[in-house]
Amino acid sequence: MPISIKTIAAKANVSPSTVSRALHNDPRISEDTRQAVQTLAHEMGYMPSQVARSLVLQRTHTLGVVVTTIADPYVSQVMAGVEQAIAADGYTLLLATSNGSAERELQAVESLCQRRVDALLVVSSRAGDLYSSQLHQIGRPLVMINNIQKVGSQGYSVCTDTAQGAQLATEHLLALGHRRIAFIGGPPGHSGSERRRGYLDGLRAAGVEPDLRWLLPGVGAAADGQRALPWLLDLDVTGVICYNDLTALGMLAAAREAGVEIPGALSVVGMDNLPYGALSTPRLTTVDQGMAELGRRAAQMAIAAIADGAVADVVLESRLVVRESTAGVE
Amino acid sequence: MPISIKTIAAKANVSPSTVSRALHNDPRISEDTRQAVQTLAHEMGYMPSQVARSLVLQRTHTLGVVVTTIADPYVSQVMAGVEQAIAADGYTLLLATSNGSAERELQAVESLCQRRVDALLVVSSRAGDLYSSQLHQIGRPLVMINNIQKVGSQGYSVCTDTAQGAQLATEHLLALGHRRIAFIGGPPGHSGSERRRGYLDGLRAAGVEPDLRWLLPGVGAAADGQRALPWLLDLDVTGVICYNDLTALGMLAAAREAGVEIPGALSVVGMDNLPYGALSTPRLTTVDQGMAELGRRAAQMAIAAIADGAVADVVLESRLVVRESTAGVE
DNA sequence: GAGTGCAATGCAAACGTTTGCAAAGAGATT
DNA sequence: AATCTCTTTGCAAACGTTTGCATTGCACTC
Repeated sequence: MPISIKTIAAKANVSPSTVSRALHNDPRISEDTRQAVQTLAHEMGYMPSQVARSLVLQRTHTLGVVVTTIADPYVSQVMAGVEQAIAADGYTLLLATSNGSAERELQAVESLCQRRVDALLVVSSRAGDLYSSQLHQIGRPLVMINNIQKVGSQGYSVCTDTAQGAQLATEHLLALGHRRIAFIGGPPGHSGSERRRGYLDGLRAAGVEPDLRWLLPGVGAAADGQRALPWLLDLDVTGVICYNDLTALGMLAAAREAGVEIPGALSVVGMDNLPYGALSTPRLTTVDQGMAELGRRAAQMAIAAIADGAVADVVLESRLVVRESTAGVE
Repeated sequence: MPISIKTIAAKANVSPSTVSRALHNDPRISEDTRQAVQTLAHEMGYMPSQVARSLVLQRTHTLGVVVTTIADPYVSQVMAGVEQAIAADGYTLLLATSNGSAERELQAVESLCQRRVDALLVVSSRAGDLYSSQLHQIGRPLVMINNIQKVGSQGYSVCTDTAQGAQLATEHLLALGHRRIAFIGGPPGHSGSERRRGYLDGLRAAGVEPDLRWLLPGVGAAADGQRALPWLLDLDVTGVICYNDLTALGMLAAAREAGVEIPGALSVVGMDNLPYGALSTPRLTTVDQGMAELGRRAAQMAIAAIADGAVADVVLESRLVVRESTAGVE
């Protein structure tokens, strides 16, 4: 039973409405009563109930965020960006996780909607087109982060041009003289196909016809990199582009254990630019996806959309970060 | 203007209360009307307002979590544990960040309280004893994660015994024959002093009198490890314990650049057991702090405390994880 | 045929706010 | 002295639920 506006009203011998107005510095309230009410509220340790406010104002000042899991470093980098952007505006985050399941993602969205978040952010959606049917029911701005499929009218999108990023990586290896370049893929239906496309485009643009065996499977885990290494050696490739940094780091670890010199025997480039890439051995060449920026822009878009509407989708450029895991072919 | 219980009531020619009961499968409602109401609600895409429910039930089914930043891998591991634990109970997380500032931490707590979270989790608090004054106003269970200072009556605590962890690390190095062992510290007022104590105790228990110069400063960043390396070489130590894995990874990277063999010339052990420690070169020997378990336990405690009360504080044991960055002294 | 019991439903208050409108006083103007 | 204006305050409805209690209707029972 926390103390309410009525308790204060009773103690101050005024009506609840007066208390409300006094606390909001409504000019219609006399200086005296305002002072009295405010000090009283402070003394009694009054904490306004945002849930009651939300009910009448029909605004919760809350952003709902759906992620696969916060343990994913990609996700937490994005979240950091979101946090930065909303800090000033007094919004708070309501977090829900899907564990990568489309079904649970939809549940999460529903749960957040019931809690009447002012807008929704979905990172790396697994449900994609399933939204089109639900979206009109959601009735609040939805910003997809790192999602390829375009969603209906109310869905906005901010993502990185990962195809371009993968192409950048490919061109980097090509420029170093590599011709036999493999690609380790990621989870299906994701930016994985985009990245693969960029890789293939990059190769073809340079007149290199890709060998289908160069396309290795993966789900974006470190183990994929470890598993892929023997194949790579068999295929006699000199460079490899990994779906993400985690896969690349796994490959680095496997290579060291197998005694494969990197970048001497094999050049590897990751994607994402996680903080740890700068600390690996050798330091990882990668493609920055601007995760924090992604989060920031998404949050800004959401807030803008809440305020009035009209916001435009964003596609960020990827940026090549050359470090030590790539070198010219001998 | 989302559709409400009243809209349905009007359409079904019943009162709002009947709709409410029908949706909750109240046995007093006839099978017919229940069916009618439920299908109608479904057709109209009804989404119950949790904010209205919260207001009358005085329960939000929400846990507030205060962290320094989600970008911190320690934090996100803990959060992952929290998420696991609450998934089943239908709780949702309200997230707030402090950026490591005590003032902003208190603000965050207040914000979450105004939003009437059912319980509060605070990870690696920077405000510590400042709570004692506020706690009675908070009026909801508070669980501190990874915090040393004990807070007042309503404050619970779950943490890892980091002193024991540091001692474990020290004993590990001693057992390998090391005698000159350095320690790189962490941010002040934190488990840093605990860890240092464990280190010192470990040394003294083995009859090794620590040299004060072996105590190097740091704030838990990778740069601290890099910066410390030259000092270490000057001091002629053969082993070093780092405040956390990040510092240790920084040291590994610096060592490679400086041509210092690890563990040949220097054994290094980290603390935390971040996922990346398993991928570093060499793979990092470290002390697991059970972050996910920490999060899980904290969430369970919070939920138990909401339900009735009586929960006991938890202190987890640290666990040594021996990998490749430590070796016997030659 | 009046009373009893039961099943199904509705009324209204409550949760803690905000806010349009009315009311009450106090001066100031005629 | 009556009216007007202005400042300060209060009333009451609204937001979308839940829930104790009252009401209704109906089939039984005596």
